[in-house]
Amino acid sequence: MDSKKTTPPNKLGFNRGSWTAAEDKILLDYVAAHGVGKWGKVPKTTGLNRCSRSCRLRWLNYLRPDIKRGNISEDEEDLIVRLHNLLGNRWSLIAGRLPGRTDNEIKNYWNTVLQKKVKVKSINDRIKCKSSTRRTEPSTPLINEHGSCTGKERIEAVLINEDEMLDASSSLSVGDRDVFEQLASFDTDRLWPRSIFDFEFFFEQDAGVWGGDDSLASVVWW
DNA sequence: AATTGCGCCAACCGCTATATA
DNA sequence: CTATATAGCGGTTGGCGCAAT
Repeated sequence: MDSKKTTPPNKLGFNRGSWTAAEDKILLDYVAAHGVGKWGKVPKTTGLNRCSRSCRLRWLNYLRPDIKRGNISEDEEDLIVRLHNLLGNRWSLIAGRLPGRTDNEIKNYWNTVLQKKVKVKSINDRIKCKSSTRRTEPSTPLINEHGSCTGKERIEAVLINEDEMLDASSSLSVGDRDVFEQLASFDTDRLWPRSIFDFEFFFEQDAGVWGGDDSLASVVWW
């Protein structure tokens, strides 16, 4: 049906991978004639070589007439963040509050865009919270919404604590992540007792080490 | 111009809950 | 009551397009 299809059929011989326009039309015609549901009957009655689950998903996430197309608005984004705070990864519940959006779309948007934004905001908030112990104020925000560092004092890594090290690295840009991985391989026990490993910044500046009055807030000049 | 790396997102998979025969 | 089918959910995968090298 489609020479470009690269995903092999499943165990039962049903097509997998992206849907073609012709397949969509068959499914739309089926729904127009028989209504939504009974997806298992689709291949038998239409000859469409797709399993029931694939048909259902295609309808719910793409062919449904009430699907909203286009970018997620700022209002929607704000709502997703607030609902996620409230509900966690309950994507279908969250999607239920956003008319025309699917759980899959919201899950994807969270995983690719919002998770990063929320993390960066959290890091910036925590940096701001500790900034009174700094000798000189950094350009702010230290990390922009893309996870890249801004201003003269480009952050090489932000280590919140032992457990969050990898998380912090995932919010940094690619180049930063390379540096982070080098930093992560350091023998941190020798550099700092773990108890003060709570809040270190690495800046692309003259080498040197400075610890603020608060022992939990050390700044390491790179 | 060709290759590589990466982000995005559609689709799949495993699992559970519910409905139906 | 049991077996099977269907629906629903959330985590994960993999193809595609594009930017960087």
